[in-house]
Amino acid sequence: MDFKTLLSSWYTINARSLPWRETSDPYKIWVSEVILQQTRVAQGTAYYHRFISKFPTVKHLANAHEDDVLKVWQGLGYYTRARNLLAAAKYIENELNGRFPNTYQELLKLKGVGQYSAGAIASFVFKEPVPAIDGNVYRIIARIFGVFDSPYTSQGKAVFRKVVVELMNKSAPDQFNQALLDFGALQCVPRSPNCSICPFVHYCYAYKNNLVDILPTKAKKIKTRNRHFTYLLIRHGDYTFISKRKSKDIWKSLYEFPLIETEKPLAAEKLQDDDEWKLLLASSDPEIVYFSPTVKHLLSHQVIMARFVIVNITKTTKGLLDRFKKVHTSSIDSYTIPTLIDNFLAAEPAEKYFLNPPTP
DNA sequence: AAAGCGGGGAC
DNA sequence: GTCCCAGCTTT
Repeated sequence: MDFKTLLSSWYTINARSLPWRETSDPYKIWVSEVILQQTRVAQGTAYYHRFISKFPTVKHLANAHEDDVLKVWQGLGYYTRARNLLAAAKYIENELNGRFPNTYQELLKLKGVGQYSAGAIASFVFKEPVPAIDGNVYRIIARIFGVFDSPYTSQGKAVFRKVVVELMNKSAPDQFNQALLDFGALQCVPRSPNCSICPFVHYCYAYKNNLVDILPTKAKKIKTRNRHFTYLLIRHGDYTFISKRKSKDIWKSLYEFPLIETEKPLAAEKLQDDDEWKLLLASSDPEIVYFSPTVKHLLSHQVIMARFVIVNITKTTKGLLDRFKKVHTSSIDSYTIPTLIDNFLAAEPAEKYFLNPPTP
């Protein structure tokens, strides 16, 4: 039997039941694909339900505010995805008169939709015979057919694409592409796959040559950057101060407390010597009520060493008012904040000293 | 071509 | 700790 026939037989028995497979609405499929970029199904599913519930159609999304879209996205990461979804929804409503793009080439014009996602939407919804090649597919093809090219270079990608196009069942591209994804997620998994029950075991190049752990060729290790954050959780009566991250950096468009970033850890004794501290708080009559231990927050390519300082002040300052938004402490919940901050606010010290401090 | 962008789960 | 997830955009 040929590849697509064996794959189809496997899929008939093993297909996953996923919420976005219950619909043929291109909008919902699109949302699911963007949510699932570099994100496991198990992590993305709850976000999919919430997103669709909050923004049921492309029109609802196009009319939304960026902060509301980001709030639904809070905790999922890669926040540019949410901003791109909104921008693309506006583009569909305003430039395309609400008509959802229905070809691979037109889908590619949506912000945040690249080759994989365009292929997925085009094939799943519009049955266009184009491949949808993600990490699962690179792994399957590299192993079964012994492709040593790197999935991380454009030349390598082209090799995989050619192989998949030739293998493809062009009369059922939706089933074929979905079957590959499930096969990669369930059977041909990254580590220690159970090859004894694999339908391709007899002609899998990697299995025969004991290269299952070698293929696909691995990505280069990324070097991580260490950063030191000190967040100032200021209490001025029932108010605190926050700002929206604007620069091209992590957490763009999310809110955070006043931040002192230093090259090295900022010692508690040195805090009040820091220029930024002086600028914001010197004339505020500050009283430090809590200084947290260091929290290590891991990102793909950065290690954030963070501390949280809870400070009571009796007077506001020009430095604070110029650069920060004064908000009710109890309203922090309505802003989109990084998981690092969310975690701290959910812990006991924040509850005790910041959110519900003792009333004097 | 390479770097930047989150967070979490499995081992 | 390491790997990598239904990747994309910018440099």
